[in-house]
Amino acid sequence: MTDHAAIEHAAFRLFDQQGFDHTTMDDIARAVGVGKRTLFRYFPSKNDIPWGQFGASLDLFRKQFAAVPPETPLAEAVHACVVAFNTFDDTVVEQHRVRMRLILTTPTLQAHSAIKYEAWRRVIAEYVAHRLSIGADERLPRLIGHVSLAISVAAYEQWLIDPGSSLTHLLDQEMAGLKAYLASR
Amino acid sequence: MTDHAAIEHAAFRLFDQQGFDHTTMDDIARAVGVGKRTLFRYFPSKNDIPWGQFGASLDLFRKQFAAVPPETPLAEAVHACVVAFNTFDDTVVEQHRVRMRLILTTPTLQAHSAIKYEAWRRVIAEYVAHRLSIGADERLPRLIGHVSLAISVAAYEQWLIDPGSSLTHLLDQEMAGLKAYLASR
DNA sequence: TACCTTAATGGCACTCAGCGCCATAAAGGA
DNA sequence: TCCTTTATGGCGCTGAGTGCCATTAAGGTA
Repeated sequence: MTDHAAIEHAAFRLFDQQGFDHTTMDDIARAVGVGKRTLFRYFPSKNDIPWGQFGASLDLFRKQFAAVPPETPLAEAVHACVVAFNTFDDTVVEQHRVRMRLILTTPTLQAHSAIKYEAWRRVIAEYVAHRLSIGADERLPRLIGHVSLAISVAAYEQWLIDPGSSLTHLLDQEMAGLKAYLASR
Repeated sequence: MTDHAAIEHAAFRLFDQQGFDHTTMDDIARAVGVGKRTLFRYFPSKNDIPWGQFGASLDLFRKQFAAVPPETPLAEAVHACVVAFNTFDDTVVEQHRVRMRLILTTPTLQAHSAIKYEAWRRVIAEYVAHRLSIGADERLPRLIGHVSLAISVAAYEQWLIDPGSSLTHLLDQEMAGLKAYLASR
């Protein structure tokens, strides 16, 4: 009766109690009541556990883009989808904050994030490429993926600092801050 | 008579021959003619070997910023220093390309890059913070660090694709591409 | 009911990064 | 010559991650 949610739950409890680095896969396996070998069948690595079902949320991300009217200005479309991607129900927003705090404050996980971010950037690059009728490996699609990520991570960092802040509002603010910065003389 | 350069040289040869993941620290130690334990005294981890003396180059990066006239527009100053940081002599540019290709195409190293990038972003954040008379942990300094990194990585990716391209020219192009993207309606 | 197939499980042994500890050798200074 | 510092590297350990294989549960068929 093992499933991802049960593993995640037990793991997050241990990460909170002992810290990520001081929690072994054997610890988690024991807490879930399962063999270590089984854990590695549900999550390809220890670093993937905090990310939960990130791959599934990328599918939703793609659907957001698919639903954008084609006449929407490109930058506006991308920003709106990034905001939508980071919009969470009140019932899960605190759990999301715990998850992201763990990921963004644990060096091991910050490093692993690069792999996850790459897939996220790819979704954006593919949309931009589609809109411009070019390949997703072209210069501009990749650039927009990188810059959108930069804005998002900056917003997340601020979100973790200000407990009362709104993530979507912060995304707007970071975007506005970037525009002002580039326009400044 | 062991030094960083000798280790790097032997390691790069092996990485080229066998791939990064299939080269063990024991392999490198044997090639250098030194104990594995000694390798870990020169480089804190296997992942740090491809980065060479990155920390030292960050000191130069800081000096670039210190030499900028205070009346230079902020965005212009940052971009100029990023370009300067990525300006290499013709005699070392090909070695730099090998290094960056390894880092940017090996998943293990892409992940580790996050740690290195953080220190690089910090240099930018500190300069922006200084110019604005605020803290380096404030929103805008961190944002500019992230966005500058996004532009740089995008330029590097393109640089690896186009063998004849100029890295500094690509940095200008990515910056121009971003401005055009954000200004588009 | 007996039989067969398939998927999930988990134990075992192995590789490799990385660290703590300690012994040794070389170098340099008084 | 003695003492101290520094570089070295061996040894053994922890922990992530993998391949292999045996066991068990589940589901379908004759």
